[in-house]
Amino acid sequence: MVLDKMGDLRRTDYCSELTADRVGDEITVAGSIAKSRDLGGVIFADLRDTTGILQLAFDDSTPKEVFEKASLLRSEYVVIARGTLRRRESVNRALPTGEIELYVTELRILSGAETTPFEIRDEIKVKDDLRLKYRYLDLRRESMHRPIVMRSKIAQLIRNYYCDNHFCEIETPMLIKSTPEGARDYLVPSRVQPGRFYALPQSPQLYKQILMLSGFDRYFQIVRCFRAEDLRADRQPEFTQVDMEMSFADEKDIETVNEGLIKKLFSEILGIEVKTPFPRMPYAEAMSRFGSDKPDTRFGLELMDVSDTVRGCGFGVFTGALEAGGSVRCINAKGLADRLTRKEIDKLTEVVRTYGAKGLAYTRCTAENETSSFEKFLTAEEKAALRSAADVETGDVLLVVADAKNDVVFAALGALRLEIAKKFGLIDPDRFDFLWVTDFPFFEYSEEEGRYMAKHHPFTMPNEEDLDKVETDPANVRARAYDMVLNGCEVGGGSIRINDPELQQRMLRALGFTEERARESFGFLMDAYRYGAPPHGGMAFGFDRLVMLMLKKDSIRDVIAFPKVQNAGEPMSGCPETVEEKQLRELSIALTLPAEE
RNA sequence: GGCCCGGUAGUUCAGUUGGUUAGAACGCUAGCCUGUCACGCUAGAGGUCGUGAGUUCGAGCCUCAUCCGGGUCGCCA
Repeated sequence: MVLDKMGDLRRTDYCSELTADRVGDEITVAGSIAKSRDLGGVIFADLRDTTGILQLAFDDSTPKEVFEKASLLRSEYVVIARGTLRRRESVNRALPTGEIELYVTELRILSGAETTPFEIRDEIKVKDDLRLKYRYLDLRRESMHRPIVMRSKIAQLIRNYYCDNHFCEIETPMLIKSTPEGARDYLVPSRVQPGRFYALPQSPQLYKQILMLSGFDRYFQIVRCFRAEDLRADRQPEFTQVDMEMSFADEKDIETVNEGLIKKLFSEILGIEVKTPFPRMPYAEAMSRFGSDKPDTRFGLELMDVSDTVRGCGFGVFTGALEAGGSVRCINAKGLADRLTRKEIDKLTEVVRTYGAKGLAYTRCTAENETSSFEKFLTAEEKAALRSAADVETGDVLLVVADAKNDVVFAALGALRLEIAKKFGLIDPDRFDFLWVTDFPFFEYSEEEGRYMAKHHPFTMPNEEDLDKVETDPANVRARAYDMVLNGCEVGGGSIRINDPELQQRMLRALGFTEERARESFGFLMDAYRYGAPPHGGMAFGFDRLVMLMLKKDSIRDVIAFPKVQNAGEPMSGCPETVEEKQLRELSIALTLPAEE
């Protein structure tokens, strides 16, 4: 097939932007053939561009050479076509441009196309690995294409919003110093300084604080960040943050600015009016009511602490957990007894086991009978007390987890709550529930490290009222940190930063940093704070996650043009890949791989 | 690092207790067809059953290993 050149033809309009009031106009469109239908004497072809679809029409009054060319059209051929916009003889209600079509007088085939490995249609199911290998084809599909376009619109609104509010967009380095705390770093070897490494940023944290010390006052950046950890449906090794920081601000100021951003995004993108200010909930309350520091508040099934009710009862699992310093907590699945069968309960038991719970105790009260895995160990009074405490009535299922570790109880019941809500459709998919989770613990004990570590990061301002506990009772020191939670997902988080070098040193000491190690890691930051530091704080949004939630996608991959897969590779290009010996030598790197068989 | 799920025409799937020539739909190719839009009709091509080893007279099916993909726990200051 001989291909045409564009010649003097240039696009005048995008497909989906054309409407019936343009009928009669001379129009030129360009794109790919989504589908052609050759009926013999008349040919239709759906032309797809980045905005959508417009039907091209050819019939017996079409110039002969144009009609013949139209009969050659196959899926994914790239064309440019000029013609007259006209009304269709029969309307397609399913298509935004279903009332109109382009009656083509000039057609140029700019590229042919081999048969694609899968059809470029939304309805078709294709395995993920194939879609990812041919990502460029997958991205042609409307349902994959649109989120990427929307992502761009959202990014633009974010920039406008912050700029309108005196924020300055500043780029921070991608090649930075590796920091000891936190996630694993992606390392980049230096050629010029053999044996030394840069890290890719997990976030611009230190730089944005320094920018406050540089007098920029309000900073933001839409920035790529990297964490060399395992992937999840909502976690990629490289991801995008909306990062912001502001001076002369406390929690309220930062929350207000960012609530305003969310309000604007939801209004302009989704036409949804979000109520502000968002509710605030202390961490301790989120854990005790929802078993999670990012509670989904769109449904009930809240946790209840029945430790005191069952203390000293006849069931060893409960008393054992309590004696070991743990707790006994439960969820009452109200009215679900008929649907939550014994078999379903067994499945839920598997769910709580993955979070470390030993088992799931239950009492199921249907109208016909009552079954329980543990009530036989209780006296009549104990049983009555528990049922009363948990408000158990006919039709309910009481699910109880007991463990020596409160974290396990919370994690298990928090997950159980979500599982039940999903399984029984208790979540309204049209709701967007925002809240701030506040008063996080400053310290978190790491079993692995055998010491306390910063739950947020070491530069977070501790709560003033808790300062006297820093050395004596670190577990109860709260941080001036806050997370923005949407529908059970952490979409952003931040904190007020320490701007007093003495307090900073004290916190680093409490975190187990020696003077030397603190200096080595953060010396430049601590120095910077000695020359006058305004009070400041900020936060960062997970941009991919926010876009995913706004567009109701299940995976972060659906809003990233070229995502990584579970092994952190990228199937289309095939990275990561081995490199030549020469490259390694230049970097003074010797590999110590396990010998191959 | 652990656990769970999946891999059969180009695609999505079916494939009986292990048994003759591995099927269907869509897509593709060719022909016909003047208003389709999941166009229609007719015909045709298309398979190392992810890969390797094993058990067996015989493996798409059983066993082991391995690769690829998905979910998840750990991990993610």
